[in-house]
Amino acid sequence: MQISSRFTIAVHIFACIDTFKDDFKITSDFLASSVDVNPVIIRKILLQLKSAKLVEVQRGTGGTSITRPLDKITFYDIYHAVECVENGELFHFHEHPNQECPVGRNIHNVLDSKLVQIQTGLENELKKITLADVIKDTQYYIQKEKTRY
Amino acid sequence: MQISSRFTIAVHIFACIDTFKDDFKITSDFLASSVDVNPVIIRKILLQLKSAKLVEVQRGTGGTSITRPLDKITFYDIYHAVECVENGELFHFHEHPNQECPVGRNIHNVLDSKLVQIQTGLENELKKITLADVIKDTQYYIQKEKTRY
DNA sequence: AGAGTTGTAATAATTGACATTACAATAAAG
DNA sequence: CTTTATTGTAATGTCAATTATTACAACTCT
Repeated sequence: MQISSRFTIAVHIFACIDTFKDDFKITSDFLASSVDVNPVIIRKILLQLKSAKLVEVQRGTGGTSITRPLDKITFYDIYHAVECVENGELFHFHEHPNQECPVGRNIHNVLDSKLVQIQTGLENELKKITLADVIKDTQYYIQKEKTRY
Repeated sequence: MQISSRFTIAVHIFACIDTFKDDFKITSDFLASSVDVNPVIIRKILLQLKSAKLVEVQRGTGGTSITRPLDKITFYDIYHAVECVENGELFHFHEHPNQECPVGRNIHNVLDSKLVQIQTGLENELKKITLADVIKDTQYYIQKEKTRY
């Protein structure tokens, strides 16, 4: 099972907000057009990002802005905000290993810490990347398009 | 979205095979009882592990064995064998970012390498853990139960 | 030949993802 | 204060993946 596209959509949203903040009002329709999903999907993701205090959304009048400096928002913050995994657990453990079996009743003892270790490996990488990295690269690629002659 | 329980089930299967190989014939029914899932689920996972040449399964007569030394089978081998993610890609990318939008047409340029870096973080942790670690701990916990007095 | 087991297909229930329509609540602007 | 644009949210639908389950042909040993 893959991690929900909510994550890449959320990063895309941040890239749009920062790139277009001076030229357009950032509405859910505007974002939906760039990402190419339904505006309601965008609004739900924005609600999650708002709950995590990563963005502010103006009700009624519309408009979205980022609440923190870009280098203070990591991929982990976003990943966490859009709830890509249940209960924060990356791995789905089979529910009822047989307690009558020596292996079945100890499999959690054996595996749990190892699964945490693996999940931490993922999360550490997520923490290394910030929106500042995303915006820097976005601007680079947009600039590169303009200098094509 | 969580990683399918096929992964933890597969590890559980290996722990059972090694623990009970001298005392029982390892059939899909035997494994299904310890894991507490349907025997057909076990057989499908065994087929995937067989395709990856991690186990051998005796048709007709029944019985399953591990093909390699335990320290030569990593969690990554198992994870890969049971196809926990589509096309080997951990992240589901939104399908059609708008090519008319400067951000939309560059979001892949910006994100792809970062997503690979994160996925590699996960896979590196998976590669660090082997079945030898699992069996060592399993035997420790089973032994610990016996010495309770 | 009989018994036990695997490989495999078919079917179903459940869940999450994402799409879509609709509309009340909100806030600015005329 | 009404109009207008937009957000928040509910309701509904479609699709795909997971897991369960039944059934049975193919296989291998006794």
